[in-house]
Order: sequence, then structure tokens, then C-alpha cells
Amino acid sequence: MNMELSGRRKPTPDKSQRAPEEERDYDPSVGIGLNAAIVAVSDNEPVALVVRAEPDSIGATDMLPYGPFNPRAHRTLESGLRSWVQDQTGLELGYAEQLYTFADRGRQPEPGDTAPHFISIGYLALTQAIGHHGLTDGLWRSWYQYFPWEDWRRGRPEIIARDIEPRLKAWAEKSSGVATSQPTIARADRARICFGLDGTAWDEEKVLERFELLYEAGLAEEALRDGRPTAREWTDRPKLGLPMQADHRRILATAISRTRAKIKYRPVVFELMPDEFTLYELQKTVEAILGPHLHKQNFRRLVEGAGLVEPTGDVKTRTGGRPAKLFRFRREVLLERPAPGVRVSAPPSRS
Amino acid sequence: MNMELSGRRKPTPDKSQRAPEEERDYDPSVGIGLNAAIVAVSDNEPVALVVRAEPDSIGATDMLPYGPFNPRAHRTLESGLRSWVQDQTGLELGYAEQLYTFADRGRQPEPGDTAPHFISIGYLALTQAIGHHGLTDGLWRSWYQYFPWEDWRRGRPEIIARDIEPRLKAWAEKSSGVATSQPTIARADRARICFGLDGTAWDEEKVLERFELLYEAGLAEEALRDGRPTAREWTDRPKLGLPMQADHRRILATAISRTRAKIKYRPVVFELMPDEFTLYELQKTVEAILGPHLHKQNFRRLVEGAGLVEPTGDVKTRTGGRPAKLFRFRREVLLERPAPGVRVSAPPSRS
DNA sequence: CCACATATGCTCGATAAGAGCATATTTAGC
DNA sequence: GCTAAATATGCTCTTATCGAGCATATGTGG
Repeated sequence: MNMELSGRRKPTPDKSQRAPEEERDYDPSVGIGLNAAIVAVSDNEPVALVVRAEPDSIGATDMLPYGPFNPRAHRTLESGLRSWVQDQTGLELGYAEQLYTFADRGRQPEPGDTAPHFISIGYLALTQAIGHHGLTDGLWRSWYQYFPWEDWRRGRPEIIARDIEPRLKAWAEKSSGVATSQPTIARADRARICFGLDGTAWDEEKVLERFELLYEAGLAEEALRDGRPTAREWTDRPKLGLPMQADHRRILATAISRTRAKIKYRPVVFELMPDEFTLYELQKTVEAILGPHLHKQNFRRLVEGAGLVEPTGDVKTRTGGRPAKLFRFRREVLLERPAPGVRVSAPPSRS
Repeated sequence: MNMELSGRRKPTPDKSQRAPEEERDYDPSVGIGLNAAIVAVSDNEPVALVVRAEPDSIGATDMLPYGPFNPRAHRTLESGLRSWVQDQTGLELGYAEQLYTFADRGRQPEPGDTAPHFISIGYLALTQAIGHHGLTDGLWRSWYQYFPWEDWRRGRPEIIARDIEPRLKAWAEKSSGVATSQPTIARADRARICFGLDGTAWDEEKVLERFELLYEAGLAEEALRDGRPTAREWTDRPKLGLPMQADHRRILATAISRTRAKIKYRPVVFELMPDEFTLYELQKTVEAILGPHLHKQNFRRLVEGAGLVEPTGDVKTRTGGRPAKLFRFRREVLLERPAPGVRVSAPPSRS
């Protein structure tokens, strides 16, 4: 390959600032897709906004709202994303942040050297769960339908011990063939760490690692579609979550990872809440995302003590007991300290 | 724009999986650049590997190793990056992770609708500081040369009170003109939070936010180059750090942010260390990156207590005092708990 | 009016973190 | 060789934080 960037040896020409890029051999057959994982919590269920492919077409799967990045029409990646989401679903995004850029060859159907390549730039958006009215298209679907093993709200999900653990163990047995002198972590160890097997603690943030492991082991339907070698014996296996189009499930997994991580150190839960809410509703929203149950009194102390909320003065009655005070988010905290999140520690794992 | 993705309304054609992307209007004039912020610590100085443009050419600036992504030659983004770095500098990368994808129009010289657009995918690599031998090109340069206000190792850097604070205050005075009914944070507040003004605590992780603020205020040389409106009165101002080519300084800022954050919760310091090291050397490396001085005894307790290291049995003499035990990284921790980092808390800010 | 459910305030003990004291072992200078 | 200085290392003490439980307040439904 060329070395033209080694400016010290070989001076770049006059128009120095741009020059290097223009001189390179560059492949124009790369498309750039913007993908949005739009997350909300509706009735204590964390949901993502998906668009359905035609149900009766073969291989129809859900997909995230997405569209190509057009540098002429879009000033920034994020504005391009917002415009696509608006067009496809009618939703106007609030909070949004970039997640990751995916480009693995082979992570799309019909791979091959001749196929044009696509890069997916994934975004995470947090919003309130507005009803299906207001949406021109798309629907809210629980993210646990795509990742049932992530739902620990009622204890350790059965699917892990029943469907995942035995298959991962089998996959780990026939090790990767390649000599493993490398410092790569052994398959069995990866499985144990990712899924909390053999007494290892469950880390709710490892959503992406878990999905990647299942994909690699040929246990995600997308692996079959992509023609991965290990996927041949797959057909008789139970579905491990709903598949999605292209690499969208991977993007959604990244979104869940990020959401679970960020909720702990930045006040992002409030993007998911209505203007006024009770502390218990707030707690339930956090639990919907993180899984385990939290200690109610300590949660109160934490949230109030951090100055994240202020009482509105009103109360919410008909809660089945003593009326709950209503609170609102104190936006001012963003101006104070480096605004903390809802720090919670996982309870002793109930496996 | 088109709505062809709304599959529920308008069925996608037969080859359903690929179809939507191919039908879109997609602009092929987008180049994809891979940029590497390669970080090491040499003699207690955090350094990045940069390639110098010809010194006597006009506007010559440092740049990060980079090259275009070529989907035919590169299986993944990361492998493409490794290959570019190897070609340009002779360095073989170890640890690498993706940082962010930048694409703002206007964040490059000669912007305009006719100019081709480039997307920069930034990567962070951590490595040992090998000598300049072994490098075919490029040099290690302290990252504090690009961001002098980030160097808190000898207390609060003077440049903040002398050069930055007054200019940011002036910039905040003539507010953004646009009516600020929006919940956007006021300029003065942003400056205060980013740079720890008026008694606000310094957050060493806000490296990117600080640089973005300086750019926006027209105080970064790149802003002048990009023809930003506020940059007109800039010429008589002192340089605030060395500028870099294109948006490379922004990528480096992101890399520093990520490094500072990650070192606290993942054992990534060890990527920067030789195989054997003393605890004091380890501490000095952490301090080079994070800035403030740490309490030596507690640092020992923390690192040893977390099981991150094990003694080799040897000692290092001629340290100027009692010989220090040598340690090595216990790679096994990666197989145990979700492997913690070197948790450190900032000492009371010495402002 | 009572049983019950939820909301909310407060305390207690375990643990981890910040800070300092004390001791060990070397090098440098006389 | 002896001593001062420098660094390494172990231990203790205090304080902040967190998990957990008890107690009380104030509604709803029968």
C-alpha cells in the first residue's frame, strides 16, 4: 500500500491540508447506514421502536429505523438520523447518542467480495413511550423478545440453563480447532463469564458480548442466514430470541449495553420518564432496564440525596396505599457536579 | 425523502433482506477514513504517535496515522486500521478499540457542498512506548502539547486562568444571539463545568467537551482554519495547544477521554506497561494519564487487593532507596470477576 | 371502622476509601 | 563503616457509603 502519508520523508504537495486524503486509493462502493435503537419504557417494559418487514415475505424480520447518510442533505450524522427516523416513524427524537460503527464483512446476507459493503453507524435514542398513535409506522416491542436471556426481573431466566448453557458447553468442547496458544480466552471461559455459568456473577452490561458469543457459536438465527460454518446444524434448535434484519440485533444489543451502563452514572433515566412521576415509578423504570429489584428505601435516599429530583407539591392518589409524592427531574443538577446517575448495585445473584 | 423502509405499508420486493439499502438514494462521494490515536507512556509522559507533515510547508500540522477503509482489502474496520498503522509507522498494534465516528460538515478545511465528504472512524490503541527505532515513521509526542490545559500533574495549569478563562468569559458574554429559550446549557455554565471555573470541580474525563468548547468559541486554531465565524478575531491570540490536521485533535481528545475513563474500571493500564514493573512505576503511569497524585499506600492496597498483579519474586534495585518488588499483570483476573480497573478518586482539587 | 397496601423516615452494621504513622531496606556522602 | 536521605511496604484510624431492616404515616376497599 502507499506510504504517502509519511510526510516527513515525502513532502505533501501544496494544498497540504486536504491532499493526503485525495491522493489515496479509496473505494467508493461503501454505503453508510444510520441505524437508530430507540428505547422507551412502557408499562414497566423496556421497548424498542422497530419497523416490521412484510410479514408474509420470506425471512421477514424486524428492523431498526434506518437510512443512508447523505452528506449533502445532512449536516451531521445525528441530524441525518433524526430526519430518517422522523420520515419513517413520525417520531421526533430527543436524547440521542452515537453507539458504534459496524462494518464486518460477512455480517450481512449474501456476503462476498463482489457485494457492495455497508457500514452501519448505530445510535441510541431514549424517549418517552408515546402510544402507537403519533407513529406513522413502526411499533414498540419489548427488547427482551430479542434477548430473552437478558430478562432477570423474575430471577434467572430459564432459557439460560435450558437452551443456552448446554449448547455453549458443547460448542466449547470442540474447541476452535486453531491452536490456542494465543492469549485468546478459551470458549468455555467466555461462556462462563458472559452468561454467569458455574457460579460466576451475572454482569448485566455484557449484553453485546453475550449476543456476539451466541452468534459466533451459531446459536443466533442471523448466523445461519450469514452462512457461518457452525450454523449448519442449527435448524433443529429452538429460537434464541427473535432475529432482526442485517446486523440490527447487534446494534440493539449495543444499545442495551450502553443504556444499562449509562443509567448508573448519568441522569438519563429521566429521558424515559414523563415530566412528573413518583419515586416508585422511577424505580420500576430503572428495574425494567437493569433487571434486579432494588431496595426501595435506599433508592429513595439515593435519588433524593443526589439532588436529582424535586417534589412538585402534588401527590398521586389511587396507588393502592398512601398517596405518593410527585417529583420532577431537577435539570439544574446538570449544572452542578458531573451529574451522577442512579447508582445501584446488583443484589446477590439469585441464580 | 423516501419512505420505502416502512415495510408494513409498502412491501419490500422479493429479495427482502438486502433490498431496502439498494433502493435508496445513496451518495457515493463519502470516503471513510480510519484514524488511530496510539497512546503510550514514556518516561512518565503520556504520548501519542503522530506523523508530521513537511515542516516547511504552509499549515503543516501533525496528524494521526490514518488511511481509507477499503472493504475489499480489509475484513473489518479494525483490521484495516492495523494494516494502515503498520504501513505508515511500522508499528504492530496490540490493544485497540473503536472510539467514535465523526462526520460533521465544516470540520475540515474548505468545506462546502461541492467538496467530497469524509467520515472519520477514530480508534484508540494502547501500547508500550517502544523507542523511535522500530518506527519507520512518526514520532511520539506528549499529548499535553496538544492539550496543555489537561496537564494537572503539577497542579492546576496556568494556561486556564491566564488564557482560557478570560476568553471563554468574554465569549459567554456575547451569548449565542439565538434566543436561548431552549434547554441548552448557557455558555457560561458550559465553560464553568468544563474547565472547573468558579470553584466547580475539575472532571478529568471531560477532555472532549473542553476541546469542543474551545473550538466552538473559536479558540482552537482548527476553528480558524475551518472558517468558523467566531474565529475572525483569533489571529492575535496565543496558541492553545498545537493544532492537528483535519479533525485529528478532536479524535485525540476523544482518545484521552476514553483512556482516562476506562483505566478506572478495566485493567487497561497494563497495556502500557512492560511485562515486569514496580508498583510505583505503575502508579506513575496512572498519574501520567489521570493527572493528580495518588496516595501511594492506598494505591498499593487497591492494586494488590484486587488481585490485578502478582510478584515475580525479583526486585528492582538502584531505585534510590529500598529495592522495589517487581510485579506482573495477572491475566487470570480477566477470567474472574468482571475485571476491575485501577479505581482512584481525585484528591481535593488543588486549584 | 378495620384490615391492608403502599409511602416514607430513620437507624444500624458491614465495608470500602482516604489519610497518616511506623518500619524496613537500600543508596549516597562523609 | 556510619549516618542521613530516599524509597518501599505494612498497619491503623477515621470517615463516607451502602445494604438491610424497623417503624410510622396515610391512603383504599370492604
